[in-house]
Amino acid sequence: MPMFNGMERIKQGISTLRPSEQKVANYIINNTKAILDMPIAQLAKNTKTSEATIIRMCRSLHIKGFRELKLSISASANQDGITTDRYEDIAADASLSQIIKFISHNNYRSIESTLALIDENSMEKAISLLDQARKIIVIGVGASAIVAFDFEQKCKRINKWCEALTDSHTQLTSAVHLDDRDVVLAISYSGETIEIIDTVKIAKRNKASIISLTGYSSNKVQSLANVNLYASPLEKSIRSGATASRIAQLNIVDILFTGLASLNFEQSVDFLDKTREVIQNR
Amino acid sequence: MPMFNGMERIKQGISTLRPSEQKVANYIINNTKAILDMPIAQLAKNTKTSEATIIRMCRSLHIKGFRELKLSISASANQDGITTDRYEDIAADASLSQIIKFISHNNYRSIESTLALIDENSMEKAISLLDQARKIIVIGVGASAIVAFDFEQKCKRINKWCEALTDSHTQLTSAVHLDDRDVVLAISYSGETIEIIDTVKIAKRNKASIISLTGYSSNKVQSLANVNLYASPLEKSIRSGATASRIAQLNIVDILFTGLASLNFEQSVDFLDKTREVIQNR
DNA sequence: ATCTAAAATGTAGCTTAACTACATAAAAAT
DNA sequence: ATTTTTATGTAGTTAAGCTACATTTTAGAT
Repeated sequence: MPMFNGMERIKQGISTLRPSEQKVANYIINNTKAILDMPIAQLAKNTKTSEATIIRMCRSLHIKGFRELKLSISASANQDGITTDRYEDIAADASLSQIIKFISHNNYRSIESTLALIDENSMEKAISLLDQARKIIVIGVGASAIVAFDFEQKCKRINKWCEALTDSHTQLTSAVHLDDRDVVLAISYSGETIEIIDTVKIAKRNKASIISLTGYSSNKVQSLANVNLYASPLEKSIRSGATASRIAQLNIVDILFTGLASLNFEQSVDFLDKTREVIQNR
Repeated sequence: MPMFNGMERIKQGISTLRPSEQKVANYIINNTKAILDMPIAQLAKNTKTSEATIIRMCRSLHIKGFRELKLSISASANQDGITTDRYEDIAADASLSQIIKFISHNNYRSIESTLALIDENSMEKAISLLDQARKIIVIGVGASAIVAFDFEQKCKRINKWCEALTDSHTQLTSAVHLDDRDVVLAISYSGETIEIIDTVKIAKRNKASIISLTGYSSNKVQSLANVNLYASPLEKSIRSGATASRIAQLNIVDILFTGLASLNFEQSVDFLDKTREVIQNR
């Protein structure tokens, strides 16, 4: 199944592409409709690159090939508007109401644009892995640690064995005890966090399944995983320090959890009601 | 240039098609998404017709060929994104794509509706309190603990003394040492969390300032605080267990932080750049 | 019923487009 | 300066879409 927001993917991913791939991406952005009935050879010629480069660009954007790229572009070609406006970084003299709008908009956009990156097949596979898992290890550091804790908390509510590990030593030592019945959910915005990579490698060696949740780019963690999930960066604001990616990651985690819970709907509802009762008014 | 309403064309034109072409058209109507990555040979097989028939069907619908048919179907297959219609709680038999939409919509709405609850004066006052604070204590348990940690992390990046305390003992013992130069940020969705109330009472006795971040209701924590902030509940889904309130709270925390940082813009930017550098590629 | 003409459908082979594997060139790291 | 890694291109393979023609089916006329 192809994905449905090709242009969104291109715009989001363009900065992570190789130079010549970027040439292609820019050409597509500027000639969106023309692409649709252009053979790959022609596009290669027009962008002074090669067919192979175009295919590689597709892969970098996590799209199977040129055919699928076209389909996904076609799907987004007539529903533009929402996604085109880009917010600049916050100004030095921003008023409070500007800040409120800016931050809220950013957070809200990060959910919206993450939606475009969701591949239902991967999501399905991830949920099924989690469901079958004896034990789930969630690893993340820094901002991602928060997301890891969140998932752990949720799992506890439905009586699923899940441990959030947020410092590198604990991660490593726990990874040693994993086996093929276990699943690792590796959360890293950059996908290049050394601690996470090391832990994932060990887990992999022990035959545990790996689910990655990273930014939308080709990255190390993603390449090591069995299933890849992405949360939109939109991390425009170096200055704000407000990590919108974290909101997007939480959104994904919510989906994973809800999907997981719905596989055993009756029991989950029961568990959730019980746990809710216990923490009532707290 | 392909057209953008493939399904529409098929539905409108189906009655004028030859019998075997109609078989194909019906199949497409019933398996729209599957068509997109199905080769023409497979479709011919599935419909017990031939490749030539499919091509002829395309021509009958005034579409150049099978390639273009797919593009036009793709363009019309995805007319639904995050829609505005109200979502009820999630059903037992919800499909994955329903779950994805439901959760994303919920999270995104929680930001939107929290925006309506923001009182700029209170926000201004809260930011100013935080700015003047010698030390900030952030308290929360359960889902709110995550928000507390998030704020702590952010403060560390701009070198602001801030401690997130998420278990009741630590909260109580730390509250004892507060004085009038300190600020407590109390996060509780219900506003009735006993541990939080107790801690806030002690902090108040010690003349620390209290900022509450609770659901939008009259509640104990709020009544004890100097400044009240609210995060929209929208906790429609007892069952989902997905706490949208948490996203709304994070949004408020982002605003607080950005407001705080912008009061000392130059220095904050400098600090943020430095801390960002240090954690580069992690 | 039988034959003929027209319409509908299928088969097989051709053409073109997409993709793969390998080779070369450029850039980084040692 | 040398090796290793990364980026890009070339040429050949595979597979998909399409065309031309053959066959079958249908309908109307005798």
